[in-house]
Amino acid sequence: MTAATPDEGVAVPVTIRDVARASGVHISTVSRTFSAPHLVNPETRVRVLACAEDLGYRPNRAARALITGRTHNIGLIIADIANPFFPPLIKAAESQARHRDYHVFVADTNEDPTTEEELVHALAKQVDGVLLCSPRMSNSLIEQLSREVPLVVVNRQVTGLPCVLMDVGQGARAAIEHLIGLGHRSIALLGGPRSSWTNREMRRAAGAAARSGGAELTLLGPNAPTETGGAAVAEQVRRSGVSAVLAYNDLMAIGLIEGLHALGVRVPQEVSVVGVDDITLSRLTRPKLTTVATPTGAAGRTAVDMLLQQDIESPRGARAPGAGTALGVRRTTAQVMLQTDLVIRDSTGPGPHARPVRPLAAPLGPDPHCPAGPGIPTAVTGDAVAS
Amino acid sequence: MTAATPDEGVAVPVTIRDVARASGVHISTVSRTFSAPHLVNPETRVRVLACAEDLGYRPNRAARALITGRTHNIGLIIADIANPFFPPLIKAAESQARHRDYHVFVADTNEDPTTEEELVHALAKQVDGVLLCSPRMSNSLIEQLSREVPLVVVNRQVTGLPCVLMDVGQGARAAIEHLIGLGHRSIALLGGPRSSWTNREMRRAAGAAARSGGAELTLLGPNAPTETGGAAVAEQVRRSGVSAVLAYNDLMAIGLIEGLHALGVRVPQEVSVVGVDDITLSRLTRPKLTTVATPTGAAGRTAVDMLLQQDIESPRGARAPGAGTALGVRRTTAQVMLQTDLVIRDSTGPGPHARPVRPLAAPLGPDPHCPAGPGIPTAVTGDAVAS
DNA sequence: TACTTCACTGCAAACCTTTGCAGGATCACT
DNA sequence: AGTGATCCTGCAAAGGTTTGCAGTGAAGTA
Repeated sequence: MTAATPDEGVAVPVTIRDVARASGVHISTVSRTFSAPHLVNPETRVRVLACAEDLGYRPNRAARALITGRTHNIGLIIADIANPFFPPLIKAAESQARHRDYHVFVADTNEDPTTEEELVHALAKQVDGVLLCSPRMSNSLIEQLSREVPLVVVNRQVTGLPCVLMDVGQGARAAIEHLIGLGHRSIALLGGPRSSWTNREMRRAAGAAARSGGAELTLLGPNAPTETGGAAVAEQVRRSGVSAVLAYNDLMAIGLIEGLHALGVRVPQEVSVVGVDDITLSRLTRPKLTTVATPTGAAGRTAVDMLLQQDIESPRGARAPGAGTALGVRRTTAQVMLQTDLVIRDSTGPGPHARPVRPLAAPLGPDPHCPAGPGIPTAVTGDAVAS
Repeated sequence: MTAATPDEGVAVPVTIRDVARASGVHISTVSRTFSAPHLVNPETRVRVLACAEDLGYRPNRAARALITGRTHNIGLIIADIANPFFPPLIKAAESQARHRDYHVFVADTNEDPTTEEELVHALAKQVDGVLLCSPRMSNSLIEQLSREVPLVVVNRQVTGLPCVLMDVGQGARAAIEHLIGLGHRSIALLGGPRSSWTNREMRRAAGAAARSGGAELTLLGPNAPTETGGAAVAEQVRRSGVSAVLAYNDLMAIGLIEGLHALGVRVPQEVSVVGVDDITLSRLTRPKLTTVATPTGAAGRTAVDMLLQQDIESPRGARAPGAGTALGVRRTTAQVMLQTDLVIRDSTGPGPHARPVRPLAAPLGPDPHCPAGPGIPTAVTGDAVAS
């Protein structure tokens, strides 16, 4: 049946030519059967498809890429795969890409801008585009690289480039308002990496929300966006005398809670803590973490879509016969902002200025494991909102 | 300097021909400069390299793949990227591959055997080999697929195929012995997916260890290898009356602890829990999890090495002019077993039969957050031990 | 019938690189 | 000077596919 001798270790490569021979047509007809089915007679088509199936033919993507200029691969550059924020994004992007018949190269930069740049270069020629997730490079470098290969940037705003953003500003505002509503007036913001767009955005929004709510916001940072980074500032948080903290991300928040716990500071009784990301972990720690849920899966899907859409417009390299440049709209520079949602769990509680409106607020016994917090988890929506 | 007009959005593809023209040599010389530098005059070489650098030339891997038959890509098929067990493996594999000038396609199967098979098929022609991590397919299917594309299997034993295994048997034994040493005589084993090699291996080793230690082992399962799966059996665990549990993995262990906590059962005072994997998370929960550390990073690296080594032997498809089959040793079928280590943290404590040798064992106050457990984390070794 | 249209298929060039072979130059040695 | 070896380079075929163009036959129109 197949061309391979049954017990041979290595499969014999079956090409378009074998299929053509088997089905008695020219190779170009076979080619069209796959890449332009409407151009071939239905009868012929089924015959060719049958032969192809029979022989186990699969188009050689390298050969196809060579002539079409499209590899059907996309690159996904991630700051740190081990950071639980990213796997859902990777998973969603991979799945979305696969449905569009694309494959995803995943590469990890270890949070290093230089590695990041090298990776884009290395990937440039063998992918149709690259997704840059939480890049640490400078804006100008990103722009420069975007001339080498189509880019979509996630978690960062680069003018002139398609970006997928999560509205952490809104999330930070909601978090601060939530804390103020609980009676906190002195709040700290644990900053993340300096070069992070998210970081700036949070600072801006949290600052505004605090001002308009009559609370004081203390900035602590920058810090490493990890559990260790969070634990390291616990002492500083205690000294600062704040009653609530908004952390750059969940890992830091969890680290901070650990650190505070080691110092004998109870969460949320003495200090409330809010994280960002809603990683799986945040549901598993004790107390369960109040956090700003970011739609990472939606971000991955959206980014893939934007990349592919942009690719479709410029079918090949610059080999248009006429003026190479005048191809009309070359890049869609749309920026998509995804909604975030505050998920209230157990790491936030009443602050010093809480109005004892209702006599509820059970004084929270010595066991912090079963706090009677409000705990109304808002649904996480990941709908894209084009801006 | 470069051939691209500066403000053009799309980079002009610069080929080997451009470099040849610029440096005044034939394209074959340029080719050799990159793929066989020792065959070209040093002077010529530097000139060519300079021109290439100048023009920003990068070899077209599709064209190269077309003629050499090697794509310099490898596929990495993962049961569930979101499972924190995998990211360190992915990270290590990607890094190792990159150092060998390979790129890694990552694909997620959602624990579905059918998707798994499809992915291998889809990847077969565009990679030089595939890493199968914790596959859920049948052995026979895996063997069959291995005829289509070189395979390395991780976390599973398939005769005739190169495998990277982690010695969970030894880990399970150590865990059971640890528990018996603490005075537990009635222990439950929370099983994972039925088709999992790890699962069978653990059952075998744990059973043997329990027998020889005079303890009774209750099997509970199979269960989903997730936090939810663990939480779901909490009630069952309580009813079974065991004083200690060894879970299939950390996620299940953590879920179980949560579930027990919800039932008012304290860990480790009433029930000790041991996990497997030592995911980052296990250090962050309270109580911190005692677990069998598996060298996932080493597994990723080793798997890549084994795949590449195997690839090197059979340089192309079966197109040797003579007898296609008699190519000598075709596949190395080495199986590598990596060591595991028991990391003792806070989720295990004295059992009903504990000998109060020393009066230590501080009666563990109402606050389970600061248990004075033994907590001597063994170093995680990831040395490969060929079998 | 003659002509046009249409649907389908074949032909051959092109994509970019690698590589076996052969030619040319240089050099050492006899 | 002749011989052979060595080193470097050029030539050209090959790899699997796509695609513009041309050709075929049949159907439709005048």
